[in-house]
Amino acid sequence: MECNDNNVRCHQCPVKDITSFKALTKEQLDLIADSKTCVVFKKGQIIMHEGNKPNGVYCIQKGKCKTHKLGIEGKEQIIRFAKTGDMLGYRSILSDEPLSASITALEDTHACFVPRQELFDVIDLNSRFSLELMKIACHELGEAGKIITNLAQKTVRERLAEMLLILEKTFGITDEGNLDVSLTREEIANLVGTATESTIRLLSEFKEDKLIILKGRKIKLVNKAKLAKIGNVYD
Amino acid sequence: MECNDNNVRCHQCPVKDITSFKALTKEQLDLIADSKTCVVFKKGQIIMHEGNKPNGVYCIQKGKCKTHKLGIEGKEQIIRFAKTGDMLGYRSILSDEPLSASITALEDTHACFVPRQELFDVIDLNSRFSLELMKIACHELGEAGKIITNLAQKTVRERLAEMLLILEKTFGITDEGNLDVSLTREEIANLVGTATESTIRLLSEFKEDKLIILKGRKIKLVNKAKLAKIGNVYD
DNA sequence: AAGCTTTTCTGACATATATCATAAAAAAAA
DNA sequence: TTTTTTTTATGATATATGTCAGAAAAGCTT
Repeated sequence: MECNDNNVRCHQCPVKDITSFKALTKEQLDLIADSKTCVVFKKGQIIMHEGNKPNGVYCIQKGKCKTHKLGIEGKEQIIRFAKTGDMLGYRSILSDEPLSASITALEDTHACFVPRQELFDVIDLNSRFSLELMKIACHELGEAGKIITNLAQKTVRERLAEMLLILEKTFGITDEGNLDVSLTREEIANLVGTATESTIRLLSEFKEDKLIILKGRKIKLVNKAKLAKIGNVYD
Repeated sequence: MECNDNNVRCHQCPVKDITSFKALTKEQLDLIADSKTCVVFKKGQIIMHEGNKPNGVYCIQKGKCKTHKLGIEGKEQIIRFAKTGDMLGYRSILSDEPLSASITALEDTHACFVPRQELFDVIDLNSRFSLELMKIACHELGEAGKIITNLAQKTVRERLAEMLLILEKTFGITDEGNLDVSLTREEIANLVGTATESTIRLLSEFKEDKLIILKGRKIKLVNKAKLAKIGNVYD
């Protein structure tokens, strides 16, 4: 799964500017560039495995991933998504803990592997880079608090409506106006925290009520105002 | 609410060694010591207010706090707790976002206020300190993932059983063997993500089944193995 | 101690959602 | 293509938990 992006130096990487690496100097970027390797993960491939200790992080060049945890009786819980410009595995590396969740490619994904040591080297050299990492972790922590509150207080119906809006915000839409991410009903259920059957039923309801258009796994949001109302979304 | 701990220098502070500040040199600690002010919050007092932008962090000298978010129709969701040695408000400061949650003292709480600027100054001076902060944020992020999975997949009964065990782990027990934290049934409900009445009923059930002993707000866990089994806790 | 407020408790009832079962459709593999 | 597997869909049913209402108890205040 090696890939030919390997000879692209980090300082000329188009993705760099939307990552924490933008805080690095040319010199520091070269440290990363010298140690990184670029890889491609096929759709469905597990990139990192819950419980393992990764020896570096991945920086996504292009692609979409899901971060998911094993729950009761092996049921998958999707915690968050990652896409172009996101870093994978940093939580585990920076907390020096095993991976708290697995990461799986939702589509073919190109990523650069940056070894642990070089990551710590640039943290040591550049406090602005450190701050960027903290910013990401702390932002995610705030997002997690929102998710916790929603799971604790909203109904499945509310959460599903909200999640559709979040998916559009996160991944955007295709030329045809569909959510630019392909998820099975089961994955949506594992994201919303409900049974697959409930997700199917509620999506059908939303379709009946003309809030969304369903074509297999393609979902188009046609009445976002109503979805926001159903989902108690104010922002 | 000023307090006379103000003349204690950080380098001789007994709490320092269990905080990120342990990574600082004597010189760097003096920067903090020169700018810090020590305050006391009475039980029930709001220390930080959701939506505000704090101009520094608090380091808890002694006390217990809850971090809570406003949810649907003003219902409180308790996200996590903080106790001696924990830092308050760092998430907001480091992500440069408004407070995603309020923080309220569960008992009289002594804390040192460290201004934003001096915090960033030592981050800039000491990468080990930065790493300690990242470690905390990333650890919390992992914990949040567990909570999300539990909320999404466990029943209220399971979550309550698990929460009792978590409370004992977090706060320890008093001389009489009770949980060393006093929470109303409503607060427990807002923590578990359920209705107050359900919490009351389930606690009574656990009492009937001789898993816990209840005396007002005093809770003693007497059959932790069974609680762990009910709560699907494996660790 | 008396009075007031908040919290805890209990019952009755409604319902959203999980679970189980089975069929149809779609996707993947051969 | 055909076959096999996976996913989607729908019905029937059970139940955990939310909601509403009112009483008892506990905690605070004066």
